[in-house]
Amino acid sequence: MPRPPDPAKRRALLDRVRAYALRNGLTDLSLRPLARALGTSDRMLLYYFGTKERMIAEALALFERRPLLRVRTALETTGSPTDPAGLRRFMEELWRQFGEPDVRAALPLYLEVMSASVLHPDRYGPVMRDIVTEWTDLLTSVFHGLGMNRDQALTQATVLTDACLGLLMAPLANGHWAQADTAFHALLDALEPGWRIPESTRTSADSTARTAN
Amino acid sequence: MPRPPDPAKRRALLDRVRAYALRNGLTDLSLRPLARALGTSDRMLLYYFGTKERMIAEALALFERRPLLRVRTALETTGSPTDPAGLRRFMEELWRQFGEPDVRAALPLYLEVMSASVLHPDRYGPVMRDIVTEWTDLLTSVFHGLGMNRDQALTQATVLTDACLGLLMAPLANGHWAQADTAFHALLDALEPGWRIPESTRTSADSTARTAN
DNA sequence: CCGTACATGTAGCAACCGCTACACCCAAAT
DNA sequence: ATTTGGGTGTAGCGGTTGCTACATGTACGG
Repeated sequence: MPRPPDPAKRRALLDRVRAYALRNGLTDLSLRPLARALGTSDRMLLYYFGTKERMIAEALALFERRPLLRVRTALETTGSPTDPAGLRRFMEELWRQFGEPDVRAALPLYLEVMSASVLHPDRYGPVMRDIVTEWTDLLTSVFHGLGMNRDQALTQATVLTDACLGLLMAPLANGHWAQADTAFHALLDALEPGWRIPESTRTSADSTARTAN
Repeated sequence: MPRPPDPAKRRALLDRVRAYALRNGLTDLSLRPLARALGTSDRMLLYYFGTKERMIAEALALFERRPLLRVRTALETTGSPTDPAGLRRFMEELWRQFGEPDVRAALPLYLEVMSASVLHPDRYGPVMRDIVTEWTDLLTSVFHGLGMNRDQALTQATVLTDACLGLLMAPLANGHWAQADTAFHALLDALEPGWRIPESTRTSADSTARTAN
């Protein structure tokens, strides 16, 4: 099965595969119903992608190429977070994007990949690990830019990343999106004061007469 | 398939089924390999449980009957949380229990059930929803006992529950347990001040001249 | 000593799985 | 006019799935 030279149809087909996986999940996905829903045959899917596993891998890679969240847009609208208030605006913009129907509809698939990554680390392990690591790294550099040292920045970034992960996963279980939304802002209320003071190495009593506002 | 009257063997078999599911997951679980690993035949599993679905349901119900976390023990060792410090001790005891090998080994299964509950809400939906709701309710009543009103208590409980959920799930993806451990305590550092003040209705500009230290 | 009920092994069913062999269509190149 | 090669349909392979029919073993009460 050499790679057939038709990138256009291949890409179009892959897009529809991605959409199908988004609606129907990965675990119950089988070639024949998928092909039927796409108006083709399983034969064609294998002709284009060679293997079910490769097809799924390419469909998932499509998410990396065109990510769910538009971080660039968030950075443009809120500005690069150089202070706690900016970081908060940045996070709130990201959370708003998570509330969009398209993004929210993709969350079950991410949960599924996360579950699969534990069961089959060789196949799906890197996918989820890269996502978590990517966000943690991004936020770590942001906190580092706010004046924290590496360890403090990593810790704060982990708190923020993992807490948001939980706030996104829990509503998938109980459906309480509004409750999670309120909790998200309450979380920011609680965390933001901890972002304000770099306290490089706390030299005993620093009076912090920083009257910023 | 009338219920066979042998509760002893049935229970013993079910225990081993639970252990197998704990090690090998639910999605790839099929009767014949399971029976082979247990030294029986698929015929016997169906004889005792009638159906694969019922067998899995009973194995999962075993977790509800004998829960992972010993909340009673936590309440005894740390005391019922009647103040923020007590709540913090309670949460730290629970987190310590989550670090135990047995409990940690069960987390992938919970992640799997959580993923399955989105895909098959009729079958697995209530399981995960009940777990999240149970913790949220418990913590809501705790926060209510701390002086918050219902809404505030619910919000704080959601923050705590969901954030801890994320802190437990993320290491399953990237393996950074120690990092999550540090982040958990940092999260408590950030949240605990918010537990101290009931602040019934926040009156706009609060100067927060709180000179705690 | 036998009958009956619980327990278990063997064989197999129908459906589905990923995947492949093979023939065919048709447009473009030779 | 014929060859070539990308696209496609059909049929089927070997395997696994949950589940069942049937026969047999075994232990115990009559």
